[in-house]
Amino acid sequence: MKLEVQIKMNETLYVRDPEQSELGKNIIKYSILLIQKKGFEVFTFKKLAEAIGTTEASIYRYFENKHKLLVYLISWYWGWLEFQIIYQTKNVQDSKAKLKQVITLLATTVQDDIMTSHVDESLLNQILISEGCKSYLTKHVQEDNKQEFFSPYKDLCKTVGEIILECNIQYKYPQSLASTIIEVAHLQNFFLHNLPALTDFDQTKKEDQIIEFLNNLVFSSINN
Amino acid sequence: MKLEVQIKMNETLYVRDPEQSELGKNIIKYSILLIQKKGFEVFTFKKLAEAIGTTEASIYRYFENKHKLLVYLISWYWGWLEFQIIYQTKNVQDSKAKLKQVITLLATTVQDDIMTSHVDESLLNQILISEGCKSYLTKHVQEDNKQEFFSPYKDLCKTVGEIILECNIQYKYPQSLASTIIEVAHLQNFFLHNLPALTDFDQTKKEDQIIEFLNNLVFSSINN
DNA sequence: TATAAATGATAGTAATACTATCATTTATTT
DNA sequence: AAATAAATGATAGTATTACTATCATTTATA
Repeated sequence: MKLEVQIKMNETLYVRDPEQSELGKNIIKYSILLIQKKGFEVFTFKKLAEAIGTTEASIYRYFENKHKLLVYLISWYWGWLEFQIIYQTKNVQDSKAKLKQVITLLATTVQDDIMTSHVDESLLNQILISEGCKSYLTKHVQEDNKQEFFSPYKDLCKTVGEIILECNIQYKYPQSLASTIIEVAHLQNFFLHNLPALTDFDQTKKEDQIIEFLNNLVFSSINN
Repeated sequence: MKLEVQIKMNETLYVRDPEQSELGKNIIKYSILLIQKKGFEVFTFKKLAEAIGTTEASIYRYFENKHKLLVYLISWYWGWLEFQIIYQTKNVQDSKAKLKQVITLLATTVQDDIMTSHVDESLLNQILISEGCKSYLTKHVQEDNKQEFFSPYKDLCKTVGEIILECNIQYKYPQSLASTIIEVAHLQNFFLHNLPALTDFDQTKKEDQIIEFLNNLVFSSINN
């Protein structure tokens, strides 16, 4: 039996649910490939249609515009990541070990998850690093927020924030620290690979150093 | 006598130096106004031309495209901010007091500096918060980096990194911590105003809480 | 006053971001 | 198995964006 994990998505993000058809799944699959390869600014529905072998009009039947498609992909990733975090820390009793595990999950280059055949999580992780913040850094964040576009992100931060509080119930900034860990994990990864002068890392050991840096940052401040 | 501060800019960022003419200064002034008001994605050279009362073609005589104009504005701000940091901390002897002062400068909503008549630093600061990372989150970062587009940012991080090392010469991640402070100051500010669930702050006390959060984060980790 | 440099006015092109229409294929219901 | 509905394909069209080019006019400098 073939198992498939499905992430429940906000219905206002799409016109037609892409999980329910072959074309829809191809839109997800090829948009991940194209956005990762060419960057979000250069990515267009026309290029996506050509890559899939369909027409622009057909893409518009699934997504209103490329921004909503980006938000969809990113939400999907946050949903998937929260599942990973809950699943991979459920037997960890020690709160600090749990938080350490979470930091590792947030900062590690992900492997493709075979449970989700049309989504390559490793590519999606790279999209998160380079394009993630573009999903909310717009003039229409607040309307998007009202439509719950960022719930998966907020839920994830809440989960991480709760684990932080488990470590130290006195800590004053669990939400800010949670969002900081997530964003800094991505930023330092981007800097490491593209603007290394902004970091203290060398290209060889890669993510391990980011994890060390984050552990140092997080555990010194919550133990303080 | 009227004093004017000039920030020396990378010449590859522009076609014609905007500081050298009235039209050029208007391009800077109105692009700051428009980008802040409408957001970078919606901003176009045509709209900018209309706002100034000139033509699209004339704008292109100063900047190749809107991305380079954005990088120009952001570089200008980093240059100006580094000047502020050096100027405002030059008499501070205690390293920790100096770093605290730097964090405050990085996280505070800036006042318009009358020394630079055509640049409203307060608006530019808001552009930095919402659009800053778009200057480097592109597929062409590395070429841009080779052309020294990000030198003012790197210089600022280096300056901040050196102050961090003054506090604790043993600290392993001065550059990463410097870039983290800068980016987190902006991110938490954006979240506070747009996605408050991602922070622990209330709208009333504003920036003070971000400064407290950053101080806690930074000083616990470098004292560790 | 002559000359060069900067700007304005206008036109044009290819690409982007859509919307609309109708024919055809594929799936579902009776 | 036929009838009906839903999804997709093919094609066309529009407004806007992101430019480039040309030539006339204004403004600055030699």
